[in-house]
Amino acid sequence: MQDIKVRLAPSPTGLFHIGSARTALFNWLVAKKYDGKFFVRIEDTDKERSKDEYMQSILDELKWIGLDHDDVSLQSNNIDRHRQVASEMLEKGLVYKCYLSAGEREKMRAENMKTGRALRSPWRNENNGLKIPENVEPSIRFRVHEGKTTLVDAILGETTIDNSTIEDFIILKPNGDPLYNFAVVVDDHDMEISHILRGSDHHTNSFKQALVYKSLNWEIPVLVHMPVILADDGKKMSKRTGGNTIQEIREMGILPTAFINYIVHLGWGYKDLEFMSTKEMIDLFEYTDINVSPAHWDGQKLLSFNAKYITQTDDDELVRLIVPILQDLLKKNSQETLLSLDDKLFLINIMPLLKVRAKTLVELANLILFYFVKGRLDIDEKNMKILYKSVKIGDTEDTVDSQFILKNVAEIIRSCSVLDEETIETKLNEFADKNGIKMRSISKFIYIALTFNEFGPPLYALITWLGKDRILNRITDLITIIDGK
RNA sequence: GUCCCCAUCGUCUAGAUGGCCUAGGACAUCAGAUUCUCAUUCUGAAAACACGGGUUCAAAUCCCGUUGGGGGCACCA
Repeated sequence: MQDIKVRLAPSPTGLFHIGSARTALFNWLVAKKYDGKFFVRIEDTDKERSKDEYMQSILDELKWIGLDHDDVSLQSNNIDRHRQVASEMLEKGLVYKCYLSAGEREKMRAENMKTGRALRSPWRNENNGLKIPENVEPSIRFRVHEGKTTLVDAILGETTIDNSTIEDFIILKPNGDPLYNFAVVVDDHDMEISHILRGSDHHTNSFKQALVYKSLNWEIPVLVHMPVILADDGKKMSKRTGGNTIQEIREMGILPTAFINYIVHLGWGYKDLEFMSTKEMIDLFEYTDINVSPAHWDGQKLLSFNAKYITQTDDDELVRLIVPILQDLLKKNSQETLLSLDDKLFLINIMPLLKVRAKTLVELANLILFYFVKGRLDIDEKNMKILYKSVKIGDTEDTVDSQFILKNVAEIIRSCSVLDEETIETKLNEFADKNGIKMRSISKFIYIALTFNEFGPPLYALITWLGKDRILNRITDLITIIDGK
């Protein structure tokens, strides 16, 4: 097989998003599988919309999802080369100078809409009888000839369109800046790109590009147009629709491995295999196996992948990942943000009890936030209501209230000489039996007192973590809150 | 509007050369079991070949049409 060279060619006009990430992944897989090269070429020729911060986002997020590349280049560095090729094309008559004004252009396009034919500038003919306007620089348009153009695509197969539907597209703006359909061809050719994997939203562009390749007698790389990813509303996911940047994915607390594993299945699958390592992906992936039809984004499934990956991640690694999140949460709650070495060791110890309960790293951090809080966290309305519901005693009509239970629990905790799980379990159950109250009726109040939520990590373990003083403080604190209402 | 593409459970998908498909897996949903809460885990249920014509002994798989969906149609990429 020839040398495999693939590239990701994002424009730095927005934060790196899901669609680009999958394109990057599929390109990367091809490069790795065939021991080829994976290039990143930032398509920054649109100076108006390109921003450095977006370029940084592309590079940062690629790193975060673990896709290493061989080289990064800026398309704007090749502008001289683009102009040179353009002038050669001008000499050969492949392109022409067009002085069409914006108004004239729009008018023509409106008419073309009706006939279904694409724009042909009057300036394409030498003897047009038109007078070159003064002080106006021309744009350079590609001369599309009559006929049909056929594209061979690894996924879409052979497609043909009539050239009358391809307009005489501009390759160079009046200021000399190259435009996408031209620059991309020159750069891909110069970089000896062997395979172009990109979203099928580029499919019709490929016809224009094919014309450029042919006019220059250049070889067209293998085209691989993968299906677009559709959002919940069934429309294409794009930078414009929002809510789908990798930054957001990362900030949600999604693991990059889980993310990659999820998106590899957007348009591709291997038998019944759901979870696979990147090594397996590289082995099993074939770009010819990519599906034709578009895939819908399913955030729920991403979450389930993430939950699975969290349970499989080492405890110390998870602690490393949630510490910054935890510090952030503490800061938001006006708490001290410093976590000691002991705190971290403690987290590693209890992580097995925590990680099965979280779908994201943020959820994971929130699960243990109560432990690091000095005073207390806000108790939401739903949980406040629980505190005011009386509890039935056995089969009788008699009831007790939350204060009664909390006061007794406090007494029990105080009376324990040692706080170990067994003692707590025995004593709490004794109390429950004696009063004819279900254990759950007791535990929900303890949870609210200690974790500020109606549920949490296993109760008896939880009590041993917090220790006598903090438990008693939190219970008495909660009782005052109840009394105060 | 026009050009191009597509069509398997709600969603992601498996389904080479038509027979092994009374269509498999996963997420979500529902029910049950396990469990000190919440989870996890386990078991089970419901859930799809868009429709209509062909071709064939045989079609989810091939052909045509209809309908539906998506993408493109820039001095953006």
